[in-house]
Amino acid sequence: MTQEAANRTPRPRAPAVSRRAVLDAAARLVEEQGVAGLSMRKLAAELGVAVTSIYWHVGNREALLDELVQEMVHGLDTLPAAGADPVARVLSLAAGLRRVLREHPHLIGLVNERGLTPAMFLPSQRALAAEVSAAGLTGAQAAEAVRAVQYHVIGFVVVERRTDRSPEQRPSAEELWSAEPGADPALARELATPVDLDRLFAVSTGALVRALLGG
Amino acid sequence: MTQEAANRTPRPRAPAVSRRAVLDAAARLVEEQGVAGLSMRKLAAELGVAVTSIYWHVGNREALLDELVQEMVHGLDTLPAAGADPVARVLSLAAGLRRVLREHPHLIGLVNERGLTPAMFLPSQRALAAEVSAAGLTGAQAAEAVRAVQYHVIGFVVVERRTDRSPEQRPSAEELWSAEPGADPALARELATPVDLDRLFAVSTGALVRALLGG
DNA sequence: ACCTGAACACCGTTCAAGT
DNA sequence: ACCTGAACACCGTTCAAGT
Repeated sequence: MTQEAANRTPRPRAPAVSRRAVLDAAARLVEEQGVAGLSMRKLAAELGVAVTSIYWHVGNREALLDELVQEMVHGLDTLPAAGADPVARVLSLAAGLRRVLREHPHLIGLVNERGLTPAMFLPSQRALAAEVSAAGLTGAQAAEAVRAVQYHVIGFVVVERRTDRSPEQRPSAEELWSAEPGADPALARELATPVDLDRLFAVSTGALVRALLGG
Repeated sequence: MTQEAANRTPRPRAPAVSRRAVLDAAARLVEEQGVAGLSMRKLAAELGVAVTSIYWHVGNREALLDELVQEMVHGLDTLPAAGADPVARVLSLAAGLRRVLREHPHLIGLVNERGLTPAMFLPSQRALAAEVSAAGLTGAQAAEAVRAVQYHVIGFVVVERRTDRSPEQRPSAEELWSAEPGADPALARELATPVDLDRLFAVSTGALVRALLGG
């Protein structure tokens, strides 16, 4: 082919994608397939564009994930507290926090890895602080109560996320306990039963909050 | 080169590595660089062997990680409980559990992902069950107390693992709170201070256990 | 301003072939 | 029984070159 012929057939060029479009497509990929399912090449294919275009818009994969996480954190609204007394109101905050966390199963791990947990939970921390103050706690004791509730709720959700996702547990706690000699048989029977996570959350959080607030 | 010449220079062959050697090298790699740092090719290079030999010994990467996790779970000894009353003994169990978990920062996440948490914590669950029974709880209530303590401790460690690892938090809870108007200034000042994780663990676990066991 | 392909240095995995 | 290289289908990223 001569130089002129090459010049007359210009390289085909896809329409420009926006940074927004890249972020949205990436968010959808993560939602559907988890973080490991997000590859720059898949993303480019999805958008009908060369891989390298993605780099122009978002820098690189790490920066992309950073941005996704950042947006999720900003999207979290302050949770409303409901109930007559501080204990009830803190418990409703805790339940709301758990609900929100469960709605973003893939991103919460990322938030944690990126050290954005404090920013993510500032709104709920503020609300918790108000209730703890209303309950009469002050200073260091109040701060510990606020943090204790936060760590408890976040930790619970992270752990329960696995409990209900991994389909096949080998061996299950149930099997392990039914083969257990000695010990209180009634307790062993209970521990050989699948966990009721909603109930466990309510019981443990209730106990913790009442103890901390002296309800 | 003729056929005969090719036959006279045999392909060099590294001495056989054992499955054990593969597992040990893998464990060291994970320890040093985290799970993402474990690649089949690095592992082979480390052992002075072709990549494909690794596959003969351990199947594939997933199976390798499974095996590592399995071994760590089996390596966990039953924790000793110390203290005069059930509350003190449960708290010493909780502290021991936390200590062990912190010693295996890379593997604990894997254990969780693989749904091995129940197997991993059966020994501590047994010990907790004994103490909870000694405190006078039975049946469903006792089972809930056992599980509440376990979820609390595991969750706390998972969350704190990030808190102290991520070097640069942007923005930090401290910055966020010092820019906060209104609210109890003493409480705000406290929340603007870095967390004392040992103290927070002691306070929250203490409150939870006392509430559950009625100490 | 934004898209392009070529290229580099990585991956995990399978396979047929060696010894 | 166990090691080998070739090959495949993936990665993330950089670069110079287009329009």
